[in-house]
Order: sequence, then structure tokens, then C-alpha cells
Amino acid sequence: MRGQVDGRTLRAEARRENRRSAILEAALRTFGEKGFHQTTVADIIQAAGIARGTFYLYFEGKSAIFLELLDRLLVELRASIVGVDRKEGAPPLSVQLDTIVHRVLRTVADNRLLSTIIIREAVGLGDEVDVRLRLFYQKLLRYIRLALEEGRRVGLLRPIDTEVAAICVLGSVKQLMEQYVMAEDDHFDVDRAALAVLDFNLHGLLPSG
Amino acid sequence: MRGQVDGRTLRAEARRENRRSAILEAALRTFGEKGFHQTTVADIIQAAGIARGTFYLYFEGKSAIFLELLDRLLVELRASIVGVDRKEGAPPLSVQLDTIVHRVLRTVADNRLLSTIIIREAVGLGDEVDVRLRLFYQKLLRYIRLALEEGRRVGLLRPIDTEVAAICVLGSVKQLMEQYVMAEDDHFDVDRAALAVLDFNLHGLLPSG
Amino acid sequence: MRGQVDGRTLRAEARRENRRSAILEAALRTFGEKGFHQTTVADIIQAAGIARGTFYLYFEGKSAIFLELLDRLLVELRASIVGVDRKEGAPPLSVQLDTIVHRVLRTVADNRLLSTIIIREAVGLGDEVDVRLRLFYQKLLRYIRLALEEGRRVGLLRPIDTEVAAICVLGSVKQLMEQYVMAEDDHFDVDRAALAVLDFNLHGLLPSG
Amino acid sequence: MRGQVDGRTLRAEARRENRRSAILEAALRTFGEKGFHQTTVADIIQAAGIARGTFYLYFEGKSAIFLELLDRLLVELRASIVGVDRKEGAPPLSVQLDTIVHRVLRTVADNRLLSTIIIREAVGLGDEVDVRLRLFYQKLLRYIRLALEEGRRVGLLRPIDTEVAAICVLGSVKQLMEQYVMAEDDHFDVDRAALAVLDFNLHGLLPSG
DNA sequence: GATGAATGAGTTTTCATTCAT
DNA sequence: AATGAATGAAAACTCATTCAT
Repeated sequence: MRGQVDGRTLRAEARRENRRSAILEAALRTFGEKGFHQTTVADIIQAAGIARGTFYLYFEGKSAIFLELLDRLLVELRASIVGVDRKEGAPPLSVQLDTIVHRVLRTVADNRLLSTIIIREAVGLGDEVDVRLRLFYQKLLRYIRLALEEGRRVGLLRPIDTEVAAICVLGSVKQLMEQYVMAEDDHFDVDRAALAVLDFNLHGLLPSG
Repeated sequence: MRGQVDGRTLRAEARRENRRSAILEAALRTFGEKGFHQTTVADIIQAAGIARGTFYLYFEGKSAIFLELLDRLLVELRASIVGVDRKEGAPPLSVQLDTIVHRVLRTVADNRLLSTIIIREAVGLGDEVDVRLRLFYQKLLRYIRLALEEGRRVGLLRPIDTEVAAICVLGSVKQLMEQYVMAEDDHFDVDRAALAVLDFNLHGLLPSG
Repeated sequence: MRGQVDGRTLRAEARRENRRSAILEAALRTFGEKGFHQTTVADIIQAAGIARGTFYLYFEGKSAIFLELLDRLLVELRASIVGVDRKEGAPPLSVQLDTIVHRVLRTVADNRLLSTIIIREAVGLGDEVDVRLRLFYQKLLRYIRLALEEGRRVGLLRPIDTEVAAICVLGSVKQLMEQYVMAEDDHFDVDRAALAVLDFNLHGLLPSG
Repeated sequence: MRGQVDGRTLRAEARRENRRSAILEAALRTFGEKGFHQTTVADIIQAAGIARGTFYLYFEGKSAIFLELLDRLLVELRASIVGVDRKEGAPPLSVQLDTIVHRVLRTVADNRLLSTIIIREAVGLGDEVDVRLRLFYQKLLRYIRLALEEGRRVGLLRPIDTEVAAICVLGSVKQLMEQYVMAEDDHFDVDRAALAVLDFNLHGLLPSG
């Protein structure tokens, strides 16, 4: 009987997870289409095909589900930029940066809806969300800055204001992401863009020399 | 007697304008502090020290007053970037760009509260505001791209993807603005930042050659 | 000097009366066009070309000015139905009723706008107005009933339920007025209508005998 | 289990309908007591003992709930006047008219509160309501006129201005209804009144011959 | 007297969240 | 677990009336 109960429990839990995912998915679609503030719980439950009360069985509320979606994206983005290896024998920083930019843009491309939200609706979504996003970007900036400083130390980079440079790197990639998610037509060439943004970041506008 | 009437009328109009400005000012403060969505008309009238109805005497509503604040900033920003002179004898593009970056950052510095809002709460502020902002950035991007193409033509710039480069230029400046308005402490050195961001945009990260 | 003062006072009073009339006129037009509830004080002062405060120098408020307009019409209507003469030698009741119906319809025709209002917006205009109108119709009904009873007494009328008959008389005339003021085209023949309504009231629908 | 679900659903639906009716009932009471314009949604929900939001769960707003009440009455009134039969062998028009007047007054008596409103506050209840009422009376008038014309053709009625006569018939019945709903004491004898109004409409005031 | 800016009570409406079934 | 009816706290907006100039 215990086995049976376990089976039941397992199946129940699986169903629960499925449903949870379905709601998350529906919320993602709705947030992506209408934006956080224009989206009502009614929209989400309609898209998910569930009852009002059911929504609150799975999530604490509108902010909570948004926060969860946000966290998922941030985790993916974070994953796409870890891996800079400053040990000897590792690929040169330029290659690593190239990889990172590629990965980040890929992640954005793969999570277009979600990316739209965090890029466009930076704040005003409730204190918790605001804090989460701010922290993410803060960490990201520090990470980039440390990478740049390391590059400076090993003589790979020219003497620059690493703080401002980090800001510029972040800004240029973010803006590219924004243009990408904003583009109504789908023929945005991610690879070309990644190459170009890297080229820009590495060499600037002027002819070298 | 007519003179007196004129005097009265003038004074009345002056008072009216003052009031209007005071409300705009109060709204600006409130939007800056709480963000667009967190701000209610009640907040604004409280900050302005006026009655409910008075607000609607001067503005159509929350969106309208925000739109007006936005337009003011956009006009100033626009003004800070006009003036690129491609005629012979004009200063080189690099100098002009330098001037522009300086001016833009100055404008942002001078309108910190307002800048905060349009940078942080990019969209979801009502259809009209959204459209206005989107258009502004669109025009800005095209403007930058044209300037870069001109630079290419006259051989000032190296061969670059001007579309992506324009995005990068815009993004780096925007991100700098964001860091600036976000910085809680006031010791953000605008001039240093302007120089650094220009240096980055012009020469990139790598040593030349 | 007293003479001069009197002259001034007189002229001032004349001016005051003129203005008062002008406002009443403007209010009449506006009420007639939009109805009592849709009409705002703003509408009236705009139509009158006066300032907000000025309105309150002449009238206590929106209800008060409406009440005054109402009273004017009621006085005229009342005047158009006095004069039923039950003394010997007077014209027969039938003729007198004919005269009354004619006069009433004429009064309505001459005060079309105002009539529209009291016919269409019977109540809900504030307690005072409601009471005034109710009283008017009550008195009117009693008046008609007494006339009918007198007619009965002198054998002019057949045995009828005078209370209900009075109601019917009032109702038929009121409905005629309503159709009249509602008619968009202006070719409503008052005289023909007066004759027909009298004919109906006196002889009914069936052939006599 | 499905049966149980159906049972639940049915019960839920029944409860929902009950609630709806209860709100309509409360609104009817409130409109009847205070009139349309004096009634606020707050009044209705208080009378119904429900929360603010609940009201909007069942009705779009004040106008919508009034419109529904109005439609119910108009349907009943309409039903009370269909059935005039002009085929051979049918009861004479006089009898049919008698039936109609009886039925109409009964309907009014059975819907006293609602009747009060549409009779007293004829217009200014919102465009849609106004149009609905105007159309209703228009149709009613045409209907009466056609009936009278038919009566003329078959020689049942004397030569009359059928248009004005229709107006008079409608007016006399409406005024009777008004007196009825206005009467504070309840001893208004509907049957007597119906007879008297018919007598008046058919034979008029004067002795026949 | 005239003006029109200022007032604020009063209404409508929305929507995230709760809770009985 | 699931449901969806019920809730009520906000929030926006209107407009008759007052009052300082």
C-alpha cells in the first residue's frame, strides 16, 4: 500500500509540476505580450486555462510569478557568462569574451519573451523585483570590470578606465539585446551582431594607429 | 484703467504659470522618488500642496503631466545632440562627438530625476509615452548611424558595421547615464566619464596595432 | 448728487436685470438642448459668456436657476388656463375648454425649450423642483376635476368618473405637448391638434348614439 | 462523480441567478425610492448587502442594471398589449381595447416601483435608456394608431384624427399610470380606473347625441 | 461687481487576493 | 486540489460652489 501511495504521490507531484510549468509558460507569454503592468491575473489564468484560485495554489501572486520568471532568465544569463578562465593555458580573454557575447545573445534569443520584459521594464515592478534586477546588473558590472582589470594586468588591454569601460560593454550588449527583442521582423542576425559588437568593443570606431 | 487690467491679467497669468511649474516640479520629484507606476495623482497633489481638482485644472491626468515632463527632457536631449557639422572647415567628427557626449551627460545631470524615469522605466507608461520614447530612440539611432556612415565615407572611421556600432554607441552612453542616475552618492564625475566613454567608443579595449 | 446716484443706481439695476435675463436665456437654451442633468454650470456660463463667479452673483446655483425657469413656465401655463367662467351668461364650458386647450398649446409652442424640460424631465431634479412640479400638476388636476364636476352639475356633461376623466384630459394634452416638443420637424399644426384633441376629449372614439 | 459535479454546477448556477435577482431587486427598490439620478452604485450595493466589486461582477454599471430592469418592464408591457385580433369572429375592438387597458394597468400595478421610474424620469437616464424608451413609445403610438385606423375602416369608430387620437389614448393611460404610481395611499382601484378611462376614451365627455 | 482659480466631496471602476464549496 | 464568487482597498476623475484679487 505504501508503494501505491508513493506511486500516487509521485504521479500527483508530476502533475503538480506540469501544471506549475504550464502556468509559468502562460504567464511568460502574457507578460511578454502586454508587459508587467498591463497584465492582470485574469489574463494569466485565462491563458493558462485555470481557475482564479488555482493560480494562488501555485504562486503567491502576480509579483511572485514574475519574480520566478525573472530569476530563471537571470540564472541562464549568469550561466552564459561564467567560465572566464584566468588561469594559464586558458583561451585568451578576447576569445572568452567572444564566447560570452555569443552565449548571452543566444540566451536572449532563446528567451526572447522573457528578455523583452527585463530589458524593457527595468523597474517599477515592485521593490523585490527592482532589487533583484539592480543586484544582477551590479554583479554583472563588477564581473565585467574585474575581467577588464585582469586584462589590463596581463597587458592584454590598453590603459582604460575599467569602470567606465565595463559600463560601456554592458550598455552596448544590452542595447543590442533591446534592438533585437524590439525588432518586429525575425531576421535579426545574432551571429553577425555578436561579431560586430565584439569588434566594436575591442577596436572602437577609429582606425588603429 | 486698461493698463491696470493688463497688469492684473499679466500678474494672473504669471501666477498661473508659476502654479503650473510648481505642479510639474512636484510631479517630477514624486515620479523621481517613487517611479511612474507607484506615483498616484494623490501623491502629486500632496507634494504640490494643492487640491485634487486643481491638478485637473492644469493637466489632463497622470499620463499627460508625465508626457509633458518627458517632452521637456527629450527636447533638451535633442538640442544637446544637434549641431554635428559635416561641412568642410568644421571641427573633426571626433571633436563633435566629444562635444555631444559631454552635452548629453550634462543634460542628464541637469535633469537627473526625469532622466532616471525614462531610463529606468523604459516602457509601460501608457501608449502615448511609449510611442514617444520609442520614436525618440529610433530617431537617435538613425542619427548616430548616419553620422558614422559619414565618418566612414570621409575615411575617418575604420570599416565597421555602422548599424551595430550605432547601437553600441547609444547603449554605452545610455548605460553610463543609468549608472549615473542610479548612483546614490553624488560624486559621479561627469567630465571624466564623458572622456572615458568617448575613449572607449573611439579606441575600444585593445591596444591599437 | 442724490439724483445722480439714483440715475446711476437705476442704470446699474437695469444692467443687472439685463444680465440676469441673459443668463436665464442662456440657461434655458442649454437646459433645452442637453437636459438638466447633462447641463453643467460650465455650460451655462459659457453660453452666457460670463465668468463662473458671476453666475453665483445672480443665482444661488444650478437648481435655483432651473427652478426660476420652471416657475416662469408654470406661471404662463397657469395664466393660460385661468378664466373658466361658471357664471351665467359666460360662454359654454365647451367653448371655454376649447380656448384653454388652444392657449395651453400656444404657450407650449411659445416656450418650446422650457416645455421640453418640464415635460421630459419630470422629476429627479432635486426635491424642490420635484415638489414644485408635483404641486403644479396636482392643482391642475383638481382644477380640471372641479370644472368637470361643474359641467356635470349643469348637465353639460354625461355621467362620468370626473377624477379619472380629469386625469385623461390632462394626460391627452400632456402627451400632445410631448409629441409636439419632441417632433424634430417644425410642421406640427398646433391649431389642428388643438381641435382634434378637444374633439377626442368631448366625443371619444365611438360614433355617438 | 459526474452527477455530483453537475449537481454542484447546477446549484452554483442557481445561486448565481439568485444573487443576480437579489441585486436587481435591490436596485429596483433603490431606484424606486430615490430615483435614477439620486441613486448611486453605493446605494445599490448597500441595499443588496454586497461588496462593491460584486456588483460589477453581475452588471456593467448603473446604467446597465437600469437598462435591464427597464427591458423587463417593457417586455411585460409589450406582452400586455399584443393580441389585438382584427380577424373576423374576434371580439370587437372595444372589448379588446378594454382588455388591453386592464392588462397594462395590471402590469403597471405589478411593477409599481419600476413603472414609477420610467414614467417620472422619462429621459436623461443615459443615451441608451433614452433611445430605448423613445422607441418603445414610438412603436406603441404607431400600434395604437394602426388599431384606430382599422377601427375607422370597419366603421366601428367615428371619423377622427387617428394620429392625435392615438396620442390622446396613450396620454390618458400614461397619466393614469402616473397618478397611480404617485398615489401614496394604496387604495387606487385599478379596475374602476380601467373602466373609467375606457369609458372616457370611447365616449368622451359630452352626452351622446 | 466681476473674475476665474481653487476647492474637495462624491462617484465610478478595477483588480489582486481570499475563501467557502 | 480545484473552483470561481466575493471582497474591498485603491485610484482616477468630475463639478457645484467658494473666495481672494
